[in-house]
Amino acid sequence: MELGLSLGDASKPVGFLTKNGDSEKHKKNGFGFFMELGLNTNGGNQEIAKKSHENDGGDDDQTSEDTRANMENTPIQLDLLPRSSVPCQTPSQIQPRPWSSDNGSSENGSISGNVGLVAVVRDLEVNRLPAAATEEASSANSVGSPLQMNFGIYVNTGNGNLGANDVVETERVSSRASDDDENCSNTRKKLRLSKEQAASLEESFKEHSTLNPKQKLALAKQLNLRPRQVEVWFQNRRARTKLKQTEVDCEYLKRCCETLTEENRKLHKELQELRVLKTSNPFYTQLPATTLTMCPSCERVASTSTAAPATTTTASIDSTTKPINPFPLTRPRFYPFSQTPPPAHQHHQSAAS
DNA sequence: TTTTCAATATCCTTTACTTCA
DNA sequence: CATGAAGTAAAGGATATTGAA
Repeated sequence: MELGLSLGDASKPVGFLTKNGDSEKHKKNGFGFFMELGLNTNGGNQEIAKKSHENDGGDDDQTSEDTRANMENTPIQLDLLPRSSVPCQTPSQIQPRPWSSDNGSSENGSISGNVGLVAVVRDLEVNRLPAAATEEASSANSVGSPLQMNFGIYVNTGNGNLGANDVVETERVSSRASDDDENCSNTRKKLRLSKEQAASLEESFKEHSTLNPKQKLALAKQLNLRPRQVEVWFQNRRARTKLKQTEVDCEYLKRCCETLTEENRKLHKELQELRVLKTSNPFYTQLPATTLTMCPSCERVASTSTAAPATTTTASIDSTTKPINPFPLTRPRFYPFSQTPPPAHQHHQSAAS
């Protein structure tokens, strides 16, 4: 049995539920919400289950997979009433829906009203039940009741068909939402990874900063995490590494700037002294000209006096000033794993020896 | 061979939660 | 105890890549 939900005018007929009727138009219009109910028979939407399994590694949400398993095609119209804005409701606080049984519990053949979803899609928000109620519903599905339910949001990807990508979107929404199963409706629960888990992830990150799907699955299984968690951890870890590198780069550029400023200051001072010298000493102009050359390899400046013997010395008008190259070829690198940096550039030292 | 498109992976930004000083 | 900062898990959108039609 398939249940369709129109997000538009509730007074309009649910003709889009028909297999080849307006439903296609709705799907072509962009996105929508569907809710499927099915009796626990052998029929069903195996394709969706299969796809979701492949997409998420298969370990994500057994309940959602179970509920997806069997569907029937008899349409039922449901009114989805807007939930109050109270962010967190306990099951007892949730008002029974018109279709719910009187005691709010699920019974064979009846539709439980305490089932909802929270998923924000664009500006659409539908309700989602706190964990207890969700578990109640899922347990009813898996144990006590043959009634199966499937929720999802389909997003048209533009080809006019509710294809595989749309199903993936559906799964993604439910997958991410499944993290909140143990929490109140609108708040996501943030789980702290244990030290062992973090250490294992760190170890793995040392070996490779990205994971292929196989590695992801293996690691998730080993650490008893969902593949998505492993994936997110690696994303955040890469971001942290990049941030560290940015900080190192920033610090390096800052030092370069300071060095250049200091060098500039010294040169200005030197120029002032030379000007004073020039005015006070007329023989100053007879000093030999000096050309500056730069070593292309290490980018150090060397001066060669045309009148002086053919010796190359490091550029310095003031002999006490050491040559400073604020931009060596190798910029500092953040080594996250205590790696030893490559040996420093030795061009000049080795050339001089 | 080129183009188009869907599927997938990764990156980036932001949010929300936790911990600690 | 309250509070702000720092760290980080997670959400969601943007973008890049890849393979098939």
